[in-house]
Amino acid sequence: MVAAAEVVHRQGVERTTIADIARAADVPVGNVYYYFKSKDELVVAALSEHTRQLDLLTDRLNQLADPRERLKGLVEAWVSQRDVAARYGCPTGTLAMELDKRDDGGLDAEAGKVMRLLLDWVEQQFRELGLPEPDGLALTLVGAYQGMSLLANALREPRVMDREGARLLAWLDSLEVA
Amino acid sequence: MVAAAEVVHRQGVERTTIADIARAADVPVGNVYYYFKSKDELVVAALSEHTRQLDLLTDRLNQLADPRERLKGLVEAWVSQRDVAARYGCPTGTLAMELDKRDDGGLDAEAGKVMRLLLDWVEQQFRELGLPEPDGLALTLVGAYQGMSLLANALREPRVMDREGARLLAWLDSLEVA
DNA sequence: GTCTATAAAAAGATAGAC
DNA sequence: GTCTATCTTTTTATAGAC
Repeated sequence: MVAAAEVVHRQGVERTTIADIARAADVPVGNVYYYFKSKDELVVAALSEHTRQLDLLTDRLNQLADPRERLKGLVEAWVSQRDVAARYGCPTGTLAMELDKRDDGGLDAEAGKVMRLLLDWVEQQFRELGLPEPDGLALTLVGAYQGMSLLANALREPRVMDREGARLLAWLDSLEVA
Repeated sequence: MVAAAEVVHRQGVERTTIADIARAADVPVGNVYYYFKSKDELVVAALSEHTRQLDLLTDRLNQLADPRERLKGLVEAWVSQRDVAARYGCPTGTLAMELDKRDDGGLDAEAGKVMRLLLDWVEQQFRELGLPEPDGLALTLVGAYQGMSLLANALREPRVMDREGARLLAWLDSLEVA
């Protein structure tokens, strides 16, 4: 399953065939359909895998006492993934974009939920810092991450992540608590 | 051709069949292959269409005397497209993401070039304003646009574009010239 | 140049042996 | 539960009449 999520991230949903998944998991094609009734079910599973990864990260960051340090830890986690982001984009962002193009019944909304999960966690940190409009700040921070990932990917330039990451860290430090 | 680019934007490259294009242009399928040797050629043409649209916009903005006003005009143009952005994402950004997933010979690099075109124009405006690190500022502005488009799309929430657009306008106003 | 019909390939899905 | 073989559908692409 972890392997499947990685292949989907690399190749995209539409270009990933069941045969690709089978090869990655080192099982025959027919076997895949024993675990997943359809390709759509497999995509849902890949999405769950991203949710799980996000939960692991936020659980780890929640150990930190200062909300500001949690947010800075988040940015550092993003930057540490600069090479994979430059090569394949943000996993959640690329998946959300692709699922949006599908006319299947509500699978696209599922991707939005993962993004919401991230936004909500970030908003909570800003709220704990006592800053005004924590939801707006969350949009700005997560939006900046999605944007820098896309640019790093389009330009094939991992350093975009370093540069924008440093700017975000400085920005977080500059915010005055109430 | 304009119709083709729109369909590709709405459905994505992979999910757009030649039949879809033919229907949009109101011609039979076989006809499409008279104008484009392959689907890849058609994608290249769609990309050129985006470049053309970008040229039209920057030409118009170049009429403005003040570089800062040009940049604000750019942001306003983005926000004015909020509904289409919330529904289908930024045309250039979504296309760049999708083409990146393909292993075709260098088609993905073409998408990067369109993004570069936009970044270069924005950087030039910051440069004319006499601001330090105009390339970094361009990354921040264009990245913010890509990010807000992706979030508006993932959340199906056009108001994200209004909110972040207003923030970007205020940011542009706040930058002190040398 | 335009259209219809059809070939060729790829991918999703299933049947059934083991 | 696992694997092979195969069916079905979809889509790209072409051949050839008009």
